[in-house]
Amino acid sequence: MNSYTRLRQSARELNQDEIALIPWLAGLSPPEHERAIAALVVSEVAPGDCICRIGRQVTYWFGLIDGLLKMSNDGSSAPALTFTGVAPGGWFGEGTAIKRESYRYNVLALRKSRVTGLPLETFHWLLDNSIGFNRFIMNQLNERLGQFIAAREIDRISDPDVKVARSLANLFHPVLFPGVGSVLRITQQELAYLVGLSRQRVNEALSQWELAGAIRVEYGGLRVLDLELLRCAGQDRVEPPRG
DNA sequence: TCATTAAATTGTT
DNA sequence: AACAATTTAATGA
Repeated sequence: MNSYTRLRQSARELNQDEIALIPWLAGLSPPEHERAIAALVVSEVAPGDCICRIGRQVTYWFGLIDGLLKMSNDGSSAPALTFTGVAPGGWFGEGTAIKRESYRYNVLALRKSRVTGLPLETFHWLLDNSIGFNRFIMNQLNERLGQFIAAREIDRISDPDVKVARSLANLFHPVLFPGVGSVLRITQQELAYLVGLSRQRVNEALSQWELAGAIRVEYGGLRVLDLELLRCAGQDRVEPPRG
């Protein structure tokens, strides 16, 4: 069928809007830019699909174009622990890619997503040749360190309202996930999977934060009105709306 | 373009 | 976990 062919082609190519969403391209020289674009591959993944599995050898540095992913440990031995979500515009696996190791975590799709990958060979070529690229990676590693520390703290939080708020703040991280504007397309079910709470509890938490003026709940997603309120939730002065 | 129907998502118990 | 209410997406005239 030619509709199948069209679908395949559109799935394999990036349009201009999507290319503009790749944050590290901006710091590249024209020849570097050209080489990077030529090397990028795109694929569609279905909900539940694994982008990378623990122990698998790394072949690409991955970026999320559209959709929603989550990074977690293996649920087989220990209880499943979600590290963090990956929102559009986010790139991950650079640490593993640099060391040419195998993955220490799973990344799977929470819904139908478009993922793009930079082959390891090109990744290392850019590391060896592009100062702009190195600058981006360095910043990325630094930001991610902060994010993982935050994730650790979130795990210890007992108050579900606060937990939801902090997880949301992480997803709206402007440096790690530049593709997320003021609206994040995420269903309450997906958010529940991400933070490890029931959907109805997440629903209640979202209602509370809407009441507090931090977010606006919309169908199939939500809009952030006050990111600082979410980020500082549970800290000294700022009380969750519940009290 | 509009009306109808199915599917997805939400709000509640 | 189950239910009804609401919103979106799909379909066909």
